[in-house]
Amino acid sequence: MKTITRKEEIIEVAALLFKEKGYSAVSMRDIAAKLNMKAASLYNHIHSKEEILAVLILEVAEAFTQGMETVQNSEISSLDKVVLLIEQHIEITLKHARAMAALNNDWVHLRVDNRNEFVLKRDAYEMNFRKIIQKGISKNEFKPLHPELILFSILSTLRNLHLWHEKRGKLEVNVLKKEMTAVLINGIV
Amino acid sequence: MKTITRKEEIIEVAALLFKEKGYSAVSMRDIAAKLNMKAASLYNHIHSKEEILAVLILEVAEAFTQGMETVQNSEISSLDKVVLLIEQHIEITLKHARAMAALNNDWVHLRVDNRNEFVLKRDAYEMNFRKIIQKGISKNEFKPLHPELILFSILSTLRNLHLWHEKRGKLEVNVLKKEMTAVLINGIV
DNA sequence: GTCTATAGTGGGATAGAC
DNA sequence: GTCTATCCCACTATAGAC
Repeated sequence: MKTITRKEEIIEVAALLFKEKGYSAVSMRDIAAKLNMKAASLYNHIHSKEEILAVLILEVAEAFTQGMETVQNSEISSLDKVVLLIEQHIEITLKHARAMAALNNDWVHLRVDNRNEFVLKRDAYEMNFRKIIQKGISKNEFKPLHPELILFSILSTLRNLHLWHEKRGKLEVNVLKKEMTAVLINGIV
Repeated sequence: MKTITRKEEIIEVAALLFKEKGYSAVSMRDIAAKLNMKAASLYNHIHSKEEILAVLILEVAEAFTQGMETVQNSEISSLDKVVLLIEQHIEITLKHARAMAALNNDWVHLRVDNRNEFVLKRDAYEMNFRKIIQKGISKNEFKPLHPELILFSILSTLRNLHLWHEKRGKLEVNVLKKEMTAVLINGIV
C-alpha cells in the first residue's frame, strides 16, 4: 500500500497541467483549483512553483542517467546497447508519462542551479549515446551515416513517445518495444 | 530586393523569443526591447500578442497542407510519396525555422478560431500521411508494422529537426535530405 | 510611428486567524 | 493544513501627446 502525500498529489496535478499548457501558462491558482484548495495552501507543502518543476524534471533526468550507466557497464555489442537504451527509454516514458512534457519543453524555466544540473545530465546522456553509435559505426554494426543524425532520429522519436502514447498508443509494452526497436533500427521497408 | 516591414520584423523577433522560452513566458516588453522600442509601440503594427502567434503558425500549417496536396496528386508509389513528404518537410523546416517551435508547442495558446483552423489542418495532414502508409503496407512496400507507429516515428523526427539543425546540423540540404530519408526508411543497420 | 502614462487584470508569495 | 486578505509586481492593451 503506497500512500500518496499531499506534496506528491500537488506535483502530479501540476504535471498534468504543465503538459497541457506549459509551465508558464499554469498558475498556482490553477493547480490549487484542481485540488479544490486555495493557492495559498499549496505553500504548506512546497516552497515555490519552481520547486514543483524541479522535482518533476530532476527525478526523470536521474532515471535516464542511471539507465545509461547500466548500459555502459554491460559487455554487449553496440547494437545491443542501442536496443537496450530504446527499451529503457520506453519504460521510463511509461512510468513518468506526466513529466515528459516538462522534461522536453519546460526545463528552461528552472532556476539556474537546477537548470545547470539538468543540462549537465542531459548532455552527458547524449554524449554517451553518441559514443556508442560511433563505436557501432567503426565496427560496421551500423551504416556509415553521420552519428549525429542517427542519434537525433532515435532520440526525437523516443522523446515524443509520451505525446503519441496517450493519443493512439496503448499498445502492450512488449509489442511497443519490439516494433519501436524494429522501426528505429531496421527502418520501414 | 525584398523590403521587410516593421510588422514582419516584430513577428521574426517574437518567433525567436517564443522558441527560447515559449509563448507564455515572452512578454510584449521582451519583444519590444529586442527591437529597441516600447511595448506600446508594437500595437501600431499588430493587434495583439496572439496575432503574432497566429501569423507564425497558420502560415507554416498552410505550407504543409499545400505540400500534402501536391504529393497526393502525383502518381507515384507509396514509398516515393513518403520520400517526397520527408524532403518537403525538411525544406519547410529550413525555410520557416523560427516558427517550428511555436508550431509544435504553442498552438494551444491560439484563440479558439485560429486554434480550430490549425488543428483541422494538422489532423488532415496526419490522416493523409497515415493513408499513404496504410496503402504502402497493403501493397507490401512497407513492413507490416502498426501504421500509427511508422507515422509517429517519421513525424516526431521531422518535427524536431529545427532543434537539432541549429545545434549540430548545418549539413548541406541535399546531404541532409538523403541521409534523413535513408535513416527513416531503411534504418541504421 | 513612437512615446509616457495608466487602466485593468492576474501572477507568485506571505501573514496570520482558525 | 486550509483559509481570507493582501502585498507587490508584471502582464496586455489603450489613450492621447508629440
